[in-house]
Amino acid sequence: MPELPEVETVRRGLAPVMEGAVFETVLLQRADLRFPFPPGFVARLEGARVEELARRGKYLLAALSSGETLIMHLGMSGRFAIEGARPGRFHQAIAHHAAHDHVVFDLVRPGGARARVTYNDVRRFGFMDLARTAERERCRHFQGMGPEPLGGEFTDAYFRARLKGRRTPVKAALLDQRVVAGVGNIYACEALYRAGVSPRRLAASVAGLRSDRLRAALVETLHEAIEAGGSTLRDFAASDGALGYFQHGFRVYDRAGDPCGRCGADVRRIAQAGRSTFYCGRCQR
DNA sequence: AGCCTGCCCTGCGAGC
DNA sequence: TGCTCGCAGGGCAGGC
Repeated sequence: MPELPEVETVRRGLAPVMEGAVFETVLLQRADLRFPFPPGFVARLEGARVEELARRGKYLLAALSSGETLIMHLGMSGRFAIEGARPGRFHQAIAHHAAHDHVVFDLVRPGGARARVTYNDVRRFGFMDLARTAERERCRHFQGMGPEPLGGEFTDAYFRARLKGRRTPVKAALLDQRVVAGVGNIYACEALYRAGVSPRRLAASVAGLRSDRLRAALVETLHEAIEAGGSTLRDFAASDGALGYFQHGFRVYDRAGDPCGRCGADVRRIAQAGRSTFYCGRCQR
């Protein structure tokens, strides 16, 4: 699931619990997720304090007092659950874990309150890594990664330049993390729909004002999704502390056969580069 | 270099 | 009811 808006929502949910807290105990239920945990993973975390919880693209970054950063990627099915954010809900003594709970962080908050953050990942496409904070932008995960779509570097001029000359469908360009960070299949579809641009159009032919329109549509789509995530977060935090999935009103994603909200034509599903694309063949040109 | 396919893993819903 | 098949929001290796 997690594209930029979902990862940002997870970050906002975890930050109040993790920032300022110290890793007291880290429990790994297995030696790897998608990749092996790095050498000494547990020892390098235990005793370190989380200075800041940030996000880059679809990655969560916990900057630690040790000078390292804990890098976390949720893959397709990764999620976090929080226990003990409020008094009286946390009982460390009983270590019963749900299926696919792979990592358990037991944290001590400033003032001594404890909290537990559990990482669950059914498909294990997620992973965790450690890098020196000073060099983390140059580590293998972020080498060559494009700008944040909601940051100042993602300008009309930049986007025009990156689409120029590309002989690939524009949807593939949106999914390419080197062009822009954090966009996945859902929001690529939604942004193209919002902009009225066909996903099948070659990136090179998305130029000038059409490129600007797509860039603006992408930014608006992501902003709206983050806002929707924020409201979902309040609901989740009020119930069981689970963070991760949320769905809100997609206009075309997973709506094949439904009428387009603008023109009434059927939303279509096609395959591009091995994954589903949803779009309106009448309004998107 | 750029682009495409296949693969990692488990669960679920559709169809028979 | 129970089986099989296809598909799932990500990223990477390996091929052309």
